[in-house]
Amino acid sequence: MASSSVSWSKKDWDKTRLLPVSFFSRDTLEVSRDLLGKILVVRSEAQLGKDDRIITTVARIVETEAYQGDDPASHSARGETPRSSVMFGDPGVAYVYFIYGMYEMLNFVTGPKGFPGAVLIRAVEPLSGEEAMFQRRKRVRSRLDLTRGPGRLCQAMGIRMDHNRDSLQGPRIEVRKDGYVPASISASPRVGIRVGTDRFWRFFITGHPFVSRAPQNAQSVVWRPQGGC
DNA sequence: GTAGTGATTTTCT
DNA sequence: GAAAATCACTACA
Repeated sequence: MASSSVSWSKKDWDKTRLLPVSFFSRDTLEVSRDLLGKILVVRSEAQLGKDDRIITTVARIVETEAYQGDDPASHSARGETPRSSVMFGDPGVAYVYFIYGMYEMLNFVTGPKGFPGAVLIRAVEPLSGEEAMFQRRKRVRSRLDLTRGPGRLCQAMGIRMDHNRDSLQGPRIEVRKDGYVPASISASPRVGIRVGTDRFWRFFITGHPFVSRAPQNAQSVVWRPQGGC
């Protein structure tokens, strides 16, 4: 089963490599699955009182959802609008939007330019910068509650509307890979939507403790990576 | 452990 | 004006 034990050091960082734009310019569903196990790096102001130093947080992606094209649950379903236009543009950039009056959501734009697609990052496991995550998340006591959920991980890593349209090649946001490949990946309907629930476009590392909710539908295991990605 | 509800603002109809 | 790719808090079992 997936492990949550973590020891992260400079040595581990040196083993990582930046994912190129070509990783994101592929089919949205493939990118969504291939992002599981990859590493998210965010450099953002501490946002702790008067402390505005830039802090780097690092986390491993364990849960994603795909949104694309005329899928009714996607922001692209009703055509290009000021908010959704970033989905129609270049792949390999961040799409950050604000919802419920409180929460930011982090997405990666995917697919060829002109085709609207994005992957929502729903949950990550902290690898580095955990102290800052606890401070940003204030009331949270449990490590699991730091980054289990799309709103939570944005709070923990300091992601705000300001990051919308940022390149995923850095300097503020990077997606990197190390040798890690999930042992097993599951799929289920997406969370928190009223339409498009027939599509199993939510992907997560099977059994990983940081996955945001227990999978409701049991028909889960659909895909096992061959490695190398 | 589960269920219900309020918070709060952007976006689009 | 209503809904929204959510979360934290409260009540209760």
